[in-house]
Amino acid sequence: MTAPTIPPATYEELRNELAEKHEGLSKRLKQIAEYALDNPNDMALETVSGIAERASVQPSSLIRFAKAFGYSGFSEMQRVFRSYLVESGANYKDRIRSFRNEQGEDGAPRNIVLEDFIDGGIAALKNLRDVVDPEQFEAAVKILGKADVIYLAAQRRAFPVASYLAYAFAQLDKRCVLVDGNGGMFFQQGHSIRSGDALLAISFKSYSPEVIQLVKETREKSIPVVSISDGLLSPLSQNSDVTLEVEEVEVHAFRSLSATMTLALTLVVALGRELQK
Amino acid sequence: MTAPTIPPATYEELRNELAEKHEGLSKRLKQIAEYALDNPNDMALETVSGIAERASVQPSSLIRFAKAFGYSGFSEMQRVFRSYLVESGANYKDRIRSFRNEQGEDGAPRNIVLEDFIDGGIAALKNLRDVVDPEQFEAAVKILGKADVIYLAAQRRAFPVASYLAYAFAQLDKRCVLVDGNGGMFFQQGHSIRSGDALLAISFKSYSPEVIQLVKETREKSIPVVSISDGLLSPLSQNSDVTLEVEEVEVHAFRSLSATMTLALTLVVALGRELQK
DNA sequence: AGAAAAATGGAATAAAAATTCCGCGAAGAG
DNA sequence: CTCTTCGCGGAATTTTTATTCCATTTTTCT
Repeated sequence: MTAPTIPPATYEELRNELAEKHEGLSKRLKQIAEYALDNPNDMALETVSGIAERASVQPSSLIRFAKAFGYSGFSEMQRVFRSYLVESGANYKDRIRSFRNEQGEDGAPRNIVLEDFIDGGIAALKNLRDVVDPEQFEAAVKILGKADVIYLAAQRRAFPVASYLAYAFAQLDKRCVLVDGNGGMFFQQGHSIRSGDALLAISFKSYSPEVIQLVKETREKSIPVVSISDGLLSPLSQNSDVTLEVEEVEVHAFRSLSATMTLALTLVVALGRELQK
Repeated sequence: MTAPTIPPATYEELRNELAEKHEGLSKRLKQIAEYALDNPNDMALETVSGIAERASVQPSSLIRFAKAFGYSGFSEMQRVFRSYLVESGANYKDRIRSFRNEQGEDGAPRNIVLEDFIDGGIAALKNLRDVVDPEQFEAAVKILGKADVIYLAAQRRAFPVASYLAYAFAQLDKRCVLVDGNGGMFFQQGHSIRSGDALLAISFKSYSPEVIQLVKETREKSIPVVSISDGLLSPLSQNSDVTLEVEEVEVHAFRSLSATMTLALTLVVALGRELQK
C-alpha cells in the first residue's frame, strides 16, 4: 500500500514528483496535489486543518496524501515546503553564518578552505543586495555630495574601509579627513568638523566607543551623519541620519570585509556621479 | 503591566519597534530581540521551544517577549514573522528590478550601480576559486607561521588590505609591522626587517614603486617574501617566494577589494590554525 | 544594607494540532 | 447482482506545542 518511495527531500524534487504522480492519484489526492502546486505558501505555513478547509478536503486526506509520497506524516512533508520558503526568500544570513559552528566534533578543527569563504562571501554579497535600501543609499549619496568636507571615522576592523574610502574620495577630488586616532588624537581630529561638513562613520560589533561618541556629538551639532554598520541594533544607526546595513561572513572571531568593500566602492562611484552634476 | 501598545502588524514595523525598544528591555528580552533581528527565519518557522533552545532562553521568556510588544501570545507575533517570509519571496523579483533598472537608452548613465558591483564581486570571488593554488597558499601560511615578525607592505588601493591584516594578526598575537609610509618613513620602517622575519607585500597595477623596491631589497637579504598581487606578470610575483593571485573585476572603471579581502581572511584563519600547533 | 519590585527559570496546565481509526459508500470484479 | 476492495469523511485519540503560574533570583530604590 504505502509506496516504497523515498520521499523527496527538496522542494524541486517534490514538485516534480507531484506533477509526475498526479495522473495516477485518486480524486481527493489529485485535488490536493493541485492545491499544493498552486499554493506552496499555504502548504508551508498553514496548519493541517487550515489547509484542509481551504482546499475543501478532510484533514485526514492530507495525511494520506503525505504518506502516499513516502513521508511519515504531514509534518514531514511540510518541512520540505518550508525549506523552499527559506531558500527562495531574501535571506542569505544562514549561509553567511554557516561557518560559525564548524568545529569538528572530534575536537579536531574542520579543515576550512578557501572554497568555504568564497561561498560565504558570495552569500554576503547577495545578502547585501537584499538589505540595502535604495532610498537610504540615495539619501546617503546626497548628504555626502553636499558636504564640504567628509569626515571618516572608523577603528579596528572597520578602519580599512575608511582608509579605502579616504583613498577613493581623494581620487574624486572630494575633500576628506580620516579620523583614525593616530597619535591618540581621535577626538581632536573629530571635533574639527563643522557645519557644512558630513560624518561618515563605520563600525561593527563590538562597536568602538570612540566612534559612537563622535557620532553622538556630531549629531548634536546638527551635522549630518551617515553610517555603515550591521543591523538596526547598532548604536550607530540609532544616531545617524542614514544607515547602510551590511552583514559579513564570520569565522571564529574573524569577519571578512568583502561585502563592506563592495558597498564602499558603490558609494564612491555613486558619489562620483552625483558630483558630476 | 502589559504595554498599551498596538502590536506591529508588519515585519518592517516590528523590526523598527524591536530596535527602538531594545534599550529599555530587560536582559533576557534584549537577548531575544537580538536573536529575532538576526534570525527572522527561525522566528517565523521554529516552535517556541526550538527558538528558546537556540537563543538560550526559556520558552516562557518568549511568550513574555511577545506580550511586551503588545501581542496576545507568541503565536500572534510569529504570524508577523511569517508574513515577512511570504512577502519577501513574492517581492524578490521586483526588488531586483528596482535596482537593476534604468539603462537609459538615450545614453544617460544608469543611476543605480550597486547591482553591478555585487555581480562583479561575485564574479571576482568565483575567479579567486580558480586562480588560487592550494599549494602556494599552504606555502604562504608556512612562511608566515614561521616568521618572527611579519612585515606588511602596501600602498594606496592595497593599503586597506594590509591594515586589515595588521589588525587580524594582532588578534592572533602574531607580531607584525605595518609598513605604511606614515611620515615618509616607508624605507626606514621597511629596512628594519631582519633574518627570521617575513615580508607580506600587497600591490596591484599600477604597482607602487616603493613596495616593489622593498620586495627586491628584502629578497636580497634572503628573507622570505609572500605577495598578494594580480597575475604572474606582476613585478611582485617575480621577486617573491610565494605569490597569491587575485584579480578584481573592474566595473565602471573602478576595482573593488572584495575578493582580496576574502583571501586575506582565509589567510588569517589558516595562519591561526598553523600557530595553534 | 534591607525591603520592595521586577525578572527569570522551570514545572504544570491548557490549547492546538497531527494522526489514527473505523464505519460508510462508491467503484470495480466475477 | 453481489461481493470485494479501495477511498473517504469525520469523530476520537495521541502527540506536540503554547501558555500560565509560582517559587526563586536579581535588580532597584531607599
